[in-house]
Amino acid sequence: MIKSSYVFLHCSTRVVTALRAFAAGGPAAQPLYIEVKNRITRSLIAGEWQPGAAIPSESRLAQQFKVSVGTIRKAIDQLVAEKIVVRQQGRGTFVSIHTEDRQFYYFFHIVSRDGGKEPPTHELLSLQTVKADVQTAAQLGIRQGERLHRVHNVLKLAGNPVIFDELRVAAARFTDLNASSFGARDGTIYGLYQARYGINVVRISERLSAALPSARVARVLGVDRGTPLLVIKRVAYTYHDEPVELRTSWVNTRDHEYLSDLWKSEPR
Amino acid sequence: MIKSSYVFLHCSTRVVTALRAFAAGGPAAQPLYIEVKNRITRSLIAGEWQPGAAIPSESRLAQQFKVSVGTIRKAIDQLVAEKIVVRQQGRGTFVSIHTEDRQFYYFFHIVSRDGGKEPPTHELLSLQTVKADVQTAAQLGIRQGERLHRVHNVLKLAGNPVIFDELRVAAARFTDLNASSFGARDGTIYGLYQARYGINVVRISERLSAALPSARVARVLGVDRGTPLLVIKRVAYTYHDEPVELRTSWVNTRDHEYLSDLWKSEPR
DNA sequence: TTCGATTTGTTCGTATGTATT
DNA sequence: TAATACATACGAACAAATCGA
Repeated sequence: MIKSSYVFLHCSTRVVTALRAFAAGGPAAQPLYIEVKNRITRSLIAGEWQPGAAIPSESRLAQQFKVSVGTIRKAIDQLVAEKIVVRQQGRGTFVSIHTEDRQFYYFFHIVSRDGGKEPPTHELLSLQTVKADVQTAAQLGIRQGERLHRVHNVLKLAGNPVIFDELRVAAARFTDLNASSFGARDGTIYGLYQARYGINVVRISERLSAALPSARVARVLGVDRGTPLLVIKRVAYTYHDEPVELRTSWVNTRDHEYLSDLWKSEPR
Repeated sequence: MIKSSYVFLHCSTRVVTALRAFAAGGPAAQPLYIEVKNRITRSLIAGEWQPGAAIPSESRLAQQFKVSVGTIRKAIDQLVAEKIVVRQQGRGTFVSIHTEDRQFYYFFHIVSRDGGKEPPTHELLSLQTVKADVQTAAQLGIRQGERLHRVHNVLKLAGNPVIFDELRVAAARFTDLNASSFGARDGTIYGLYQARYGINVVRISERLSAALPSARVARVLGVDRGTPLLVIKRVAYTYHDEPVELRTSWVNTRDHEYLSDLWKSEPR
């Protein structure tokens, strides 16, 4: 049996809330750990820590921000829950990257009807630069008439074309996007955004419906025009809910389905 | 400026892990707060605290389980994340109920194309008792040939039929399920399960595809048989991932879409 | 309306366990 | 082995919301 005794002299000098409100000079009145979370997020946006790299340790951040480790912990807890960073015991806390399987499948929901998830292969069909119409501009938070890159893409599973994709991104954000950079990428498209343009997709919102294919989509997917397809309209967001990509996917659901698993706080 | 001084005599006698492993008499070796979470979940399953009722306060649970409040807090944090309970500052912690809007829309993903969520109205079409085929039995965790209730239902939004539903549940679990109890319910179907059968649906998994309607579905939804529909196959689970209901929905996506918002840890 | 008791929310700090390097 | 980093657990104090006397 191990026993130990300590004597503390604890001088509590806490007028924290008042001090914080004063320091902020504003009516903020939000919890300290939220402010800490926002400051960390701002550093992430500024590119202070690159994807895959470790952010400073909890104790170091506690010193920098002059708060307790517990408060840092609670701030990072939220970033972990939003999958913006990942923790590894004994190693550190790392900015999420899109090259890892888990991260990838978090954004890819098409699975084989018999359960298995297969690695897809991509094929670029076309890459154009067009002007944004009013609706697209509104969704991307840009002005009508600004330039867009529009990419058409086909995605094959087990060798067969299953998904026809149309991506639209603001050309201003993705300056030198071209067919070769697109084709030469190692991993996922979001991995490319992250590695080449410093844009981290951290959340997506999707709207699904059923529709018949256009002639082109039918041809690419090898189905006739009476075959019902699953249509997925996706908006991808970076930090602070800023939209960065619009994507419409047409999916042949003969052998595949869209999996929406709501939801499991993955147990350890 | 407020100042205060304290003197602690801290006698640390912690061989906690060893003690716990010994007390449990097993190879558990899992964190204390996970054990606490499981004990609370077991009480929930046992119906010890009814939906809508408060569970004991954190300090009381800490006394009962002989752990610190912080450990209770961490256990309840997880139950909150899984939406099994909800916390209210100054009031207590309550078992989730399915009559509340937020809880409802957590399981209902059909929205109008122009954004708004409308309250749906239900209409019961039929309620039969049939024998489970091998696949249905496997999915529900029962034996082939056991009795099922099969319910057909139409769901209207803004007065128009939009969704055709087929539900299947084990008759053994839902003994006296009949048309009148089904029609007389106040709120949602899961609210009925909860109030009348003590079964809490806490998670669902859905697989989506596109298909053409059968003659019956087309007739009920008022579309022709060439109209592509969104097909949703859902499994609803109660505590510990036990499946309790299978549901297939056929959705007319002319004016509505399926919203998959992945995902936002709702800010406060 | 005020006050006090109760309950969750936030913040601090310490000690120790466990994984990584 | 030692240092570092996250994980778990404990405990305390105060803030904020709620509710009944």
